[in-house]
Amino acid sequence: MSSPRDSQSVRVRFAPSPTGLLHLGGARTAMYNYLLARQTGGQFILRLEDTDQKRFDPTAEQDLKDSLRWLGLQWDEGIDVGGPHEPYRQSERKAIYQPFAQQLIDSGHAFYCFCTREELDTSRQEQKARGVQARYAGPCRELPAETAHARVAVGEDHVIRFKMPKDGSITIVDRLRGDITFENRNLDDYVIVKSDGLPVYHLAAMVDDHLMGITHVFRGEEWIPTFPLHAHIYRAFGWQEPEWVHLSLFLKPSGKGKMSKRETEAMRLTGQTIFIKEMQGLGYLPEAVLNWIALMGWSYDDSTEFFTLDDLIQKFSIDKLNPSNAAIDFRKFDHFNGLHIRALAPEDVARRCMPFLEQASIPADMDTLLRIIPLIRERMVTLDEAPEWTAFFFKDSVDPAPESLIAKDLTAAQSHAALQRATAELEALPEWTHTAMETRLRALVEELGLKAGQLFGLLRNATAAQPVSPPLFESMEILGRDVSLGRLRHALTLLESQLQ
RNA sequence: GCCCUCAUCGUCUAGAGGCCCAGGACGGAGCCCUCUCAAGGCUCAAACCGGGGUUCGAAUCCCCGUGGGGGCACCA
Repeated sequence: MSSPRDSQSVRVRFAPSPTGLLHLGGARTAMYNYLLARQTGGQFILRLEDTDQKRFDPTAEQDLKDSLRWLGLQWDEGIDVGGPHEPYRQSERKAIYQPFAQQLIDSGHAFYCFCTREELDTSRQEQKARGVQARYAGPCRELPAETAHARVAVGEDHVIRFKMPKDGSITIVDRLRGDITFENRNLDDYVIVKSDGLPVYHLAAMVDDHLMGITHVFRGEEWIPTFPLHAHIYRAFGWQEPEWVHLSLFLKPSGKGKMSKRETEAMRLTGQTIFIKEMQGLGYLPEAVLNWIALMGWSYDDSTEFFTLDDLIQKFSIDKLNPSNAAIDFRKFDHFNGLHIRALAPEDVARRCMPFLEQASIPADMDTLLRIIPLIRERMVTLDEAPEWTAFFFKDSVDPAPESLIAKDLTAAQSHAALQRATAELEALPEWTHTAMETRLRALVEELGLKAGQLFGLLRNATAAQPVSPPLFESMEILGRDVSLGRLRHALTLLESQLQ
C-alpha cells in the first residue's frame, strides 16, 4: 500500500511530559522512534509536552536528556539541539496554538465554555448517580456565538472545548490493530484550551505534530481512548494524519496492571528500578537496557535475541511489533546485562567498572584491573559487583577468619600441615605463573591424598579471604609472588591459633 | 457502570490455513565441565482461554463468551 507519505522522509518525535524520571516505557517509545529514524535516514525529534504547570518537575528535563544520551538515543532536532521548528517546549509555543484554537471556534468545531469546576463536578456526579457515562452537559455548547464572544471580551473565565458530533461514528486506523471505530455519542466535548490559555495535550500535540511534519506517532496504548478526538482534530483542520502506532503497555512483574508509584518505591529496596537514570548506578549497561526493552513488544525472528543498537537499527520493523501488553521481567534484564558485559572488550569493561571501584574506595590501577577483568567478566551480572570480585587484589593485607582456613573434612592440624607444604612448594617455584603453580599444587594434592577442592579452597581463603573468588592460580599470579606468599604465611600464623 | 483493546509455556515471544502431537529465550529441574562462584554445553518439565462456525484441513479466519489490560480531568 502506498500513500503520498511514502515519498516523504520519516520524521518522528518523542514528546514526553516533564513530570518525573524517564522510565522503561518512555525509553522504549523513544527507542522505537529513534530506530525508525535511523533506519530510514529520517529525523528524530525531542519535544517537551510541558503544558501542565501543576505537574511540572524542574529536574525532569535534565533527567530526560541525560537518560536518552546515556542510552545512546541522540535526537536530531528538538530541545537543546534546536532545529527548524523552534521552540520545542510547548510552554514556549503558547502563541502558536492560539490561532489554531480560534480557527476551530470559527469553523464551528469548538466552543467557549464558561462553566465552573463546581458546576461541572455537580453535573458529573449527577450523571454518575443516574448510571450514565459522565460527559459535558452544560449550556455553553449551544451559546450563540455573539454571546460567547462578548463574555470572552469582558474577560470572563473560560476554556475552549471541542464540539464533538452528537451522532455518527469515526473510524481510525492504528498500524498494529487496524480499524477502530468509536461512536461519537460515546465521546465528550473535551477541553482543548485551559482557562490559563494553554492548550491541553490534545490540541498542542496535534498542532505540533502537524507543524513539525511528523509522519509516525508512536505512543502508549493508554492513548487509544482519546485517539478519536485526535483524529477529529486532524480532520477538522483538514490535515493529513500521521501513521498512528499504539504500543503495548509495560505491566508490573506480576502482570497485574501498570506500575504504580508505591510499587516503584518498594522496588528500589530490592535493587530493581524502572527508571533509566538509576540503572547506571545499579551496574546495568545501556546496551542491555535497550536489548531488553526492545524485545518487550517487538521481535525479529524465532531465535535471535542478542541485539546491539546497530542491529536494532538494521532489523527493527513496525510490522513485527506486538500489540499485547508485557509484564516486566527483571531476571531477563540481568541475563541481558551479563550477555552484554561478556560481549564488551576487556578495556571497556574495566573502564566502566572504575566508577564503582572508586566509589568503594578501592585503589585499583588500570593495568592490574585489565588483567583481572578476563577472570571476572563472565561472573558478573552487574557492574556494581566489581568491588566484591576485585577488592582483595588491591588490599595491603587480608584477614581471613581462622576457621575458614580449616579445609573441609580436615582438622586444624592437618590443614596447617597442608598449607605449610603448599607454601613451601610455591616458594620453591622457579617461575610465578598460574600454570606452574597449578601443576605443582596438583601434584601435592595427589601426594597428600587430598581432594583438589580441599587444598585449593584453603588457599583461596588464605589469599583472598573469601570463599568465592576468581580462579585461584590466575589470581595469585596477578597478586604476585611476594604478596601471595606473604598472605600464605600470615594464614599459617592465624591457623596456629586454632591448633590448641 | 460505560467505551476501547488484547488473548501461545510462570514470564518475554516465534507462528501471517497444512512446514506445529507448536520453535526460541528467561526462570525451574537434572547432567556434563570444574579449585569456589559463574560462564558454557546437553537433557527434561512447561502453552495454543472456552464454545460455536468457515475449510479437505485452524494456534492461525469469523462470531459469541470468558479473562486480562487501558481509559472515562481545565494530566499527559
